[in-house]
Amino acid sequence: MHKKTDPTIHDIARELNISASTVSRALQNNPRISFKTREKIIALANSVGYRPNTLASNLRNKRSNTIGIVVPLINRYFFSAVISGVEEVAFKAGYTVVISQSNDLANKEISIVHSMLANRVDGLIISIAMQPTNYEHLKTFRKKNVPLVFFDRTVAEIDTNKIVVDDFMGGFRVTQHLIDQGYKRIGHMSGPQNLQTYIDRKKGYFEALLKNGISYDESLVVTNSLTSEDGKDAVQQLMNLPVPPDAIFCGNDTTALSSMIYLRDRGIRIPEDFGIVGFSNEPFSKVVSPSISTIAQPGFLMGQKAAELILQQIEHKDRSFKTIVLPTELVVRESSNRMR
Amino acid sequence: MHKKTDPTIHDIARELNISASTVSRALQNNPRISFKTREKIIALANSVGYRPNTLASNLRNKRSNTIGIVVPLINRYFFSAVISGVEEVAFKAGYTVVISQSNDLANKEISIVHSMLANRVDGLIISIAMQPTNYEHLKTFRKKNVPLVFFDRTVAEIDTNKIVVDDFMGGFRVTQHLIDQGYKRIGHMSGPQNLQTYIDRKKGYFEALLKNGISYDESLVVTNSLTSEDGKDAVQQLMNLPVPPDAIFCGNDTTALSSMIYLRDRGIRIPEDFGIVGFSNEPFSKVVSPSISTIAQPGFLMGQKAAELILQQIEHKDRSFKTIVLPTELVVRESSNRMR
DNA sequence: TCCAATTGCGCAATCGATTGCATTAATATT
DNA sequence: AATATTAATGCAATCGATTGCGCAATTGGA
Repeated sequence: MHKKTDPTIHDIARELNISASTVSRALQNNPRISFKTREKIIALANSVGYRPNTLASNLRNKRSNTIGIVVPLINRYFFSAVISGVEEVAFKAGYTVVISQSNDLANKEISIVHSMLANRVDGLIISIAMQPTNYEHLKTFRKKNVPLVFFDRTVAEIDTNKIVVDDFMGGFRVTQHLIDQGYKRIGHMSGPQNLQTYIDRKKGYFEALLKNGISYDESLVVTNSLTSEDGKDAVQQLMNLPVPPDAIFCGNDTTALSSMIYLRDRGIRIPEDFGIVGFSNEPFSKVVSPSISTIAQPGFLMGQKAAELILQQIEHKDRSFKTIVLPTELVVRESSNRMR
Repeated sequence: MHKKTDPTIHDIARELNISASTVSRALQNNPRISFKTREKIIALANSVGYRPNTLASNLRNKRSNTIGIVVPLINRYFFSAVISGVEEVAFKAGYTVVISQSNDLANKEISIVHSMLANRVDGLIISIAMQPTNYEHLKTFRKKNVPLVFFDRTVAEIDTNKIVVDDFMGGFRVTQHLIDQGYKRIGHMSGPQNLQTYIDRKKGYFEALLKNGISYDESLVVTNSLTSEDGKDAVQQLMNLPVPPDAIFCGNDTTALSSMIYLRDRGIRIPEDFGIVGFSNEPFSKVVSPSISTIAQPGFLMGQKAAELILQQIEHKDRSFKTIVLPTELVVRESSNRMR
């Protein structure tokens, strides 16, 4: 009942009374093998259902034809869009994609990265976990000269290819937009400050205030982990200020939504009394009511670019590292649009 | 500048003047190696940063410690939840997960499955593409005796482990609920009829009508691909009937939403004039307004179960195939709730 | 016709880890 | 002290595909 083991090139060689080398070369269309022999070999290979053992091949060739990707959470629109993009490009180039999620836990990330290393991935694409760490595991990657690409959440102290969105301009545009809509006291909810993305969004916020001659009020800026709960708590805190804000730029759409619900439940009209803008353009931001203005990040494109970069590094051993900054786009929806 | 190659057990052996076999055994905590030798070996391994080459190990052991998962689209809440579940269980068991998406294209699915086979995955977890095919590629998997688990979208003619949600009861509950809410003419929008899930949901719909003595009206049932566009078109068609429906059970949340928007734009009040229920409990269904009633499918749990099943098959070579049916839950929200 | 060039293919080592069996060293038994 | 056990380690083959080098056969040229 139990199937015999898969046929190998040796089985084919024996059957045809030739050597395994010849079979191997024939299957690779090596011109050193005559047309006749090659045809015979291919015919037999097909008829016995031969499938090359990539494990053996990869061992010999010292490569796995695999690229690893690590994200904080697979089950998040932006990240799964990136994965989709990576997967598309990699698949077309004949690579397999191994995916893992860190759950934003440093320890799991370390464990995953080591496992990928042991599996000899040809390259790694990663967006680091929120939980801070010393990044030794990623430095190991660089030391071993295994191609490494950061996307979205990067590590400044590691020199390699990086792809980010223009968080600074994103933050700037959001803030300028709120100012243009006539909001006077604009607050900001930022995320963990060990992540450059959140720092840059905040910088953009400050820059816009500065450009418009608006003085900076420390009490209007809060920092948390940007969960739904955090959003509610933060906006509650802000509204209890002696002079509360009349608009807020939230670090992501999740907090924008929870803030909006909190305010609406207290009879505050959006966008008439209060403006809200999120970040990331999660699918729900478009369909909630009022719909949420936000910054669109090109996740799928980012994945494609990341895959292209890593393939270049793998195949041409490109030694020059660049940082690609993808443009962000302000999507104005109802939650901040009171001027029309 | 270029780093020398990774250290192997042979390098360690040479350094300590012992054989590679001893090193290998020591690193596996084989009791045949003395405590002293083992300590020495482990110490050196750590200091030179030794990482076993899983490719070599897997080749020798004829297994890859990898399980493959194929979904129609990574970037879809339900599927990414399943992946998340699989990943969690697999990771804990020391397995790596390789993910690929078919984009609902039969050809891509075939190509992926062959690639997984060539990569010698220890098992495959798959939800098949919408586009119909003959499933030869999956039969090959069975023939080679490689563990295979279907989830959500299964293939009836292939005998193996399967995990599905109780689509029939889901469809039944939705319909009964609409009846209980006093809706009189309930339509149904179904998906591709080569997928059992959609057939079962429809069966549940019929059963509920039957149980309540409501006669079956063929014109109230439409079939399409359940895209957003399809939803709009279908509901438009239904509303043009001589006697239009006053409620609809949509095959997924996407069409429920697009239907809702279409109707709302025409001044039809939901749920007062018209009831809508979707399927899958996509995140947006909870936050849109009115929020959409739907059927919750336990995606994460399904992934965990799938991983457990495949691990059992891989490790215990379990020969008995079962079909696990996970319960569905009706989530009543605003779009169908006019009775309270 | 004879030597050179070209073509077609095989030998054997290699990638790195694993493991059955053999061998040596250490300890126990009488 | 001599033999029997037991413990600790080494040898060499193996997993399946790849490839540098060499050899034989065929073809070409003078």
